Amino acid sequence: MLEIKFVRQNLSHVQKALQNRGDAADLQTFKHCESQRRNLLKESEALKHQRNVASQQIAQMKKDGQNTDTLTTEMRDVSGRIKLLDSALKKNEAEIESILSRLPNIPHQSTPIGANETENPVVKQIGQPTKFNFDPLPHWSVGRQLKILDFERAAKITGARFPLYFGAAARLERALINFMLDIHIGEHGYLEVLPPFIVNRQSMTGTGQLPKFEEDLFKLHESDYYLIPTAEVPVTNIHRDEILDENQLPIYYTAYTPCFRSEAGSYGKDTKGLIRQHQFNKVELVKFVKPETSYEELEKLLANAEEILIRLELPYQVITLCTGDLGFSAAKTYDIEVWMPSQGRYREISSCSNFESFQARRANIRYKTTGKKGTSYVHTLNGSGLAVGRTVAAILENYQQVDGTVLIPDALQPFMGGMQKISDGT
RNA sequence: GGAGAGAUGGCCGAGCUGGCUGAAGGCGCUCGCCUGCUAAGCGAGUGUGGGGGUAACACUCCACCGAGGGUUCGAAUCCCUCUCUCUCCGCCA
Repeated sequence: MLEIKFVRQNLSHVQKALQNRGDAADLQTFKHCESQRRNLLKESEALKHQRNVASQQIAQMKKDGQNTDTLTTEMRDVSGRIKLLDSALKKNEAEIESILSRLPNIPHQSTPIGANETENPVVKQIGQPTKFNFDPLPHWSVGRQLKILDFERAAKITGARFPLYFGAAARLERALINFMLDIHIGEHGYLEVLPPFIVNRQSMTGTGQLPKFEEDLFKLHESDYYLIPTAEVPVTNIHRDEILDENQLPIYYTAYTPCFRSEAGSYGKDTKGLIRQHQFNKVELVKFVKPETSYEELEKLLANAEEILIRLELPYQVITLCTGDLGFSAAKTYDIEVWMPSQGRYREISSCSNFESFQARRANIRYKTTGKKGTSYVHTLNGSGLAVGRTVAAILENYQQVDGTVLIPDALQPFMGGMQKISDGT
């Protein structure tokens, strides 16, 4: 959420920034509501002051044994008017809140201006696309032949877009989770967190999924609970409504969680395989930092996520999302894309973003500097480190052999009980 | 699921027979004094959000004692609803 004062004082700047995103915001309504709010507030507060003074007076008069009927009657009217003004104010503030909570973040100056995903510049490419002396199969075929992935039965159990792993694939998924977490906690300084996988509405609002993106979420029947679409939600909300101490920062958390997404509107896209599922596993990285360090921290976060791909020896590239492709809450985002041989192109496997104070304002996460008056909002960042299902897909594709077996990356073998190759379903 | 207790400032903890209580007292923290060192001691200060005001301070007003509503001239204090926590019983991975 953008700050009300900031929007008021920088109306045209905000308008322009949102246009770059392709978001036509109705800031005229905001402007009108906002000035109305201040008028109502002024009037109501003046009356409350009057009432406070009179109440003191009544107390004193009663003590002195005087009759207070006149003043009491007068104040009854004043209270009535306050009630009316306050209810108008409440309606007014709800409208402002509704407008503000639907405004996306303002892109950082280093975010390239562009219309859509075709205009995302490539920052770097690491490794060469894997070479094969045969036609590489898509990972779902590799998985089916090895009897380690079974999408048909998953569809029977639940429905389309759910995964069912057996044997070496199940173990590979679990090994990757441990591999990623161990690196992040052991080498990158993150604290491991195992959060709830179901959160309430407030948490979803805090990180920006609500109110605008309700249709992307799974909501639990007749409750205020939602399945998390990413660990970002529960982990960022750990510090909701808290005032942190300056010397607690920066805070680094990493969490493994399953993620649940309705994928509304993506029918027909990536219908096969592990790329786009309603349920997938992810190891997430989340940071709470001081504003002046947040862009430096974004680069480090990106490097932490890249490290996983480097160790797995998977070819990848990094792109910067342009304004037209940037997510709602982010000011700047890097996507890491891994090489998928069967598709002959790079596919997203991680998304690393700086939200600046956008989420912190929504979730009310502040910090206090010792010796300084007041509080400031922290900057929050997060990134996948990495999406596990897509990593499995990438390994199955990039490490497949002509005989249908799949080699296991060296770095991962210790996490697979020393297994070097997947050659059957066990 | 049944019965009961509770939710107050960074923390602990009074107030809860309505009115000088934004909130006693303590701890912590900050600054100053004192002091061979450390500790102790002494003094002052120390919440958040919003409106007005200012170049910026100052200053001033309003709100906030789990959340929302009600009663009242006036509510941390009385009433209702909700949320959460704790204790006991039952059930259970």
